[in-house]
Amino acid sequence: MVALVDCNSFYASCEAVFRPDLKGKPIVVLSNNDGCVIAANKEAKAMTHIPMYEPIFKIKNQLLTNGVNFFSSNYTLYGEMSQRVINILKTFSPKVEVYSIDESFLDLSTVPRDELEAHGHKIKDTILQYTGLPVGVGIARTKVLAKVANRMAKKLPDLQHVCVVDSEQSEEELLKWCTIDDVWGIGKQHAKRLKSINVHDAHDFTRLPLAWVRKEMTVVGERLWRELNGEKAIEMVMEPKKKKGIGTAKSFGKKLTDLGLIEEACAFYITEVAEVLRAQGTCASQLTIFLTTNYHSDYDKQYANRITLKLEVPTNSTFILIKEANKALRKIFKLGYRYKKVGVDVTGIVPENEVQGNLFRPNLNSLSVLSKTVDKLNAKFGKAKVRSSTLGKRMKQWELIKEERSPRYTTQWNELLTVGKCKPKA
DNA sequence: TCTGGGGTCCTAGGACCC
DNA sequence: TCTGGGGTCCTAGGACCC
Repeated sequence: MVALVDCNSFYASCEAVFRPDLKGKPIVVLSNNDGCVIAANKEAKAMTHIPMYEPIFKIKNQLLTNGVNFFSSNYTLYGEMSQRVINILKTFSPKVEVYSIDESFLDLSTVPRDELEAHGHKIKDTILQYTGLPVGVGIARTKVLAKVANRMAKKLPDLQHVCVVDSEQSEEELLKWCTIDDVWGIGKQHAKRLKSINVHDAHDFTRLPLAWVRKEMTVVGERLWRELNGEKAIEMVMEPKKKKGIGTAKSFGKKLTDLGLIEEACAFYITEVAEVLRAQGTCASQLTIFLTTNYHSDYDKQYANRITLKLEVPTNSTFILIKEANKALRKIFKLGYRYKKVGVDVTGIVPENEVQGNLFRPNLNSLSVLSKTVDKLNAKFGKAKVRSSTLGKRMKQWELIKEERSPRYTTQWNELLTVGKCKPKA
């Protein structure tokens, strides 16, 4: 049997942990740049219909009149809380697959059948006690079934957030309960298609001929079909895979027209990406830069372009990557537009120790020593304390807007929660 | 005025190899 | 008349996930 453990309204719940004064009150968390709503706790969902991913300016008044509390995204906090949950999960199963920041699969094949439910409750209660975060647990024969069971655990109050599906009969009930758009792996397009041929719930889907599913939904659909029919088709993945591409692209706090500022932002993102490359001991052989105006805007002239270049020798040096990025950026930058976003992506990722130099460009070890030293200094003294001069000092002119960010309670000494004073200010 | 960011996997088709 | 067969690698586009 497999369990899926999922934190409820994860980001909103993380904020609530450190603000006991907000217990029982509606909370929403906003995307980068405070652009739209990406998480809402059950109180916020209950009091008013909050469309997820709606731009906040359209619904701000509605939320304010309902007394909803806003937070900007605080990924430092969420990442660290996530790690705490994972550490606890690892005490409940030797095989844990971390699927996302707030979801993990657990292999429960060693737990006796009649103890599954108690085990599920133990997991839930322990996480709540140790971290303050509420979770739901779904347990079933396959990952996809566990995912559906988890959904049911959340939706049916009687289940107390733990749903075990361990008989043919309960599996059939589960499948009939789950509408087709709620199946993991079936998105908008497939759901529309399936409904048009009268497939409305997961049970209908399992009754389709496999050949049809394979033909129309590729091998991905086939795996889903098998898993929903109780056959294991998606393995647990314990080791986090090395990334195939690393990218970062963030909207500017305000529109930019000046190449210099865009270069700064770009260099900043390169710095982040290169740090990830070095942290996992890899180099990139290709670099993509893209630039775009605000495609939502009706007044602005629109322009978007991207360029990919091969690096002569794969590298993870911030300095080389910035130099190349600037060359690339100059090729696609055009004067006269109000730019919204610049992004960088590195691909063709190879292990650092397999990089081959060539006759004219030997592998530049000295630069990698320099980069690693910079990493160490920044780890100690703070992000971007030592940096390429390209980054300049004008961050304020392009950096993300995060007006409502909560303190980084768990990672910064000067932002620790003060007991007895429940409203710390960042 | 204001609309997120970071990923994965699969397939088809083209270019190329022996 | 009749023009092979078995591969790899790369890219773009589609669909999906949190």
